This record gives sequence, structure tokens and C-alpha cells, in this order.
Amino acid sequence: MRILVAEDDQALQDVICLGLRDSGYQVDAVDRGDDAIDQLKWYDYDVAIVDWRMPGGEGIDVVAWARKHDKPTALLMLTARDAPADRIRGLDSGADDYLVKPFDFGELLARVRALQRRPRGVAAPVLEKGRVALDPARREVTADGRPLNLTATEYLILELLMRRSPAVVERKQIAEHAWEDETDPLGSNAIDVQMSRLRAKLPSAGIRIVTVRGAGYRLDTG
Amino acid sequence: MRILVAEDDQALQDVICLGLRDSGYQVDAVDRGDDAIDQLKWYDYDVAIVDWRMPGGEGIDVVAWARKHDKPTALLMLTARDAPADRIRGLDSGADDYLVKPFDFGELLARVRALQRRPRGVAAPVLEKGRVALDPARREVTADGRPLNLTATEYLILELLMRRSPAVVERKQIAEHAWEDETDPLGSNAIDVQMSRLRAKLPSAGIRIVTVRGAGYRLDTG
DNA sequence: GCCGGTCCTTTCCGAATGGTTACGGCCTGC
DNA sequence: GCAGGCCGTAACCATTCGGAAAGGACCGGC
Repeated sequence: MRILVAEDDQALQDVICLGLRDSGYQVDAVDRGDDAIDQLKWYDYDVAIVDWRMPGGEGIDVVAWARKHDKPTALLMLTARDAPADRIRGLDSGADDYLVKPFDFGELLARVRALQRRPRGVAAPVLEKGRVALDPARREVTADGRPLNLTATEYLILELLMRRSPAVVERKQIAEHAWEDETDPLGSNAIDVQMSRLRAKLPSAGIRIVTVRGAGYRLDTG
Repeated sequence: MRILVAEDDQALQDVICLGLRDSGYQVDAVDRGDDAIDQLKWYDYDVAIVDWRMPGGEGIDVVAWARKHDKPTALLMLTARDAPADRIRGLDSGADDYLVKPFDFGELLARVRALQRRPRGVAAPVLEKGRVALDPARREVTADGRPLNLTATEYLILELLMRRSPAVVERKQIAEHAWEDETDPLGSNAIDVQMSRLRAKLPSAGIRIVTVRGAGYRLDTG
């Protein structure tokens, strides 16, 4: 479990980081609000412990930023402000929990554990078409409950076709979606080969890939 | 928004119920622990505010029951016990938040709002899958009650897989969660080796780690 | 009907991916 | 400072994947 600690009091930061590491967490620490936002921008933390007062942006701004950008990180505000009005403001800015300094370290750990129990984000819906069900979370495709064994590339292509169905998907879009370097497969027959392999795995799946000459491909039922 | 209030002090119960209704919530109240469980059994509450000491079953038992039965209700414990050890026990029993009496009513409202924001459904404090139980607080993993001796890295990986199950977890996410410097294991086969060691300890544990080529790993039962 | 272009399919092979094992360095506890 | 556990490295292996190539099918236009 990965935790971000944003606290400008060096002594307190050390205590928190050491204690958390001791409990087996992967901890990164920053001492500025803007640095905290940077970290959240690039890494996927499970929990962030954010001090209210910090140089470079208040903790409350960090929380608001994370909420605005739909980060899955659970946010715990940490502060010396213990007036009810402050707590209310902290929580209403989007924090999931609020702990007042000085605090018992064991309680901090317990609150972190409580936050970890939150399910992450919203479950991706299962795409269904014909007899085929594609589950993006499990990365699994089944036909009548039986798994179709798709390779990574085949999966990406089928996912795109299912999402767009019944619209036509251009070759270029397929290239962009399923290849790192989207110019690569256009000069070759790579896409053709993939489509052929994919089709070979679909019969009796209740869907079929229709070629639209000069335009691309489309997924149809039946 | 539907809330259950379980509090045996009639005066306090009235205050809470009136205040919540005033804020537009639909509130049911009970004054016994067993009644609280009954209500949770039959109705689908968004939030339950549960006092610790009550006739007919302690609040902590209500919380444990709700978690054990996968109730999606967010649980807030309310109590006069403010020793850190009590708070920790309350939270680790599965409560999502813990508020000490006497409290500011505005803060209660803010904490309720914070609970509402989280996606519905919260995992139990102990993760269970197949015959394996993983207790994050004790940092212990058992299969059928017998301890599996996992190393620190193996534990971190298994914890992540169990939390995300049945979703696929990318290698990069595994790297971020189980290693300090997440770029390190990606260039090597460190993750592969850890997975191999972990698998070696899992047979007959009722779970299995499935490789999803090009995507990552997934924990499945069976 | 012929022709050019687009698309399909199959085969082949190099490369990538991942699993397993042995080894050795490092840290910890005694 | 020694023993043992932990974990990364490297080597080896099995398997899979996907693109190149080649030949054929199909389509549309003239």
C-alpha cells in the first residue's frame, strides 16, 4: 500500500513516515502543497495524509485538487486546527477523514486502515453484445460463459469494436487504440492479420466483424 | 439518503434524529444493538450512526455484523470512550469513522457527508478469499486458520491482489505498491520471481494467481 | 470481362513474455 | 561475526505472440 505524506514540520514528517514504513507501507513524503499535487498527479496512492498548513498551497487545496481530478486516493487531513468549524471545512473540501494534532499514532494507523477498505472508484461495466461479455476489470472475454482466449492485441481491438458498435471504426482508430506507435501497423498487414485471428475465435459467439470496404470495420450481432 | 441511528440515550437520540431530519435525511432510530442489526438486515441504509454502549448488543458487534454480511452501509461509531485504544478497536472492527461524545453537531453532519461521498460498499477489515484470510491490522495471512509464512514483499503483493480481486492488477501497480523505487523491479524479473514464490505457497489455499499476458495478474478463487 | 486495389488467410520465424531455479549479497538477530 | 532468511540477479527454458510474406479472394470501375 502506497501512502503520500504531505507535512512541512520535518520532525513530525519523520515520525509519521518512520511509523508508517514500520507498518509496512510504501511512503513518499513532501513538505509543500504544490509538491503534493505533483506527486498525486503522477503516482497512484492509496492514501494521502495531508497537513492543513503548508508552504506552496494549503492542504485543503490539495484535497480539492484531488477531488476535482477524480483521483482514487483516500484523503486524510491532519491539522492543529481543532475548532469544529475547521473540521467541518476540512471534511467538506473533500477529505475522507480529519485528525487533530496531537494524535495517537495507533489511531492514525487505524484510520488509514479504515480508509484502505474503501473500494476504488467505480466498477467498470461489463460490455455485452450477442453472446459475448467483455469485462474490462478482469480483462476477460467470455461467450456463453466460456472464455475466449484472446491475446492482448485481440482484446484491445475487440474492446474498441464493442464500445463503438454498431458504428464503423476506421483502421486508423484501431491502430491508435491497439498499438503503441500508431503509424506502425498501417504500413503493414498487421491489422488484417489480427482481424483474421479475431474472427477465427468468434464464430458461434453471436457477433461478427463486418468489413466496410474503404472505411474500416463494424461489429454486428447475428 | 437514509440513515439509521442506534443510540440508547433518548435525549441524544432525539437531538441527532431531529438534526438529521432537519438536514433532509430520512432517519430511523433504534435504542438496542439487536434492533440495529435487525434494521440493517432488512433495510438498505446509506449510513448508520452507532453508539458503542447499548443494551442488546454493543455497537462494535453491530459494526462487525454489518461487515461480515457485506452490508454496503457506511458505519460511524459514536461513543464516550475516547482512549486511543478504544478508537483503534472501533475502527478495526470495521467502522468507517469514529466520533467521541460530546461532539459538535455540525461536525457530525460533515462526517456523514464525507461518508456519503465514498462509493457504496466497503470491505471487511479482514480480507477473505477462498480459504485465505488476510488481516491488515495484524499483518497476518492464514489458510484455514494455519499461517502461511509470507515474506514482507509477498505479503504486500498478495494484499494488493486480494484488495483488487477479481480485477487485473498491472505490473506497474504491483511495482508501485511493493517496492520503494517503482522503476526498479520493472526492468528486472523481480516481480516474476516473487510471483513464483508466492504461488508456491498458495496451493490448497483455494485461490490462484492467474497471469493475464501483457496486462498483469489477477487473483481468482478455485 | 478485365484490371487494380483492398482485404483475407495461412505459414513461418524471430522476439518477447513469463516461469523456475541456483546463486550470492545483504541485512538482522543472536 | 556468524547463521539464516530474504530478495535481486542471471541463466535457462517453455510458450506465446505478432509481423512479414505470399498467394488468393473479392469488389468496384470501366
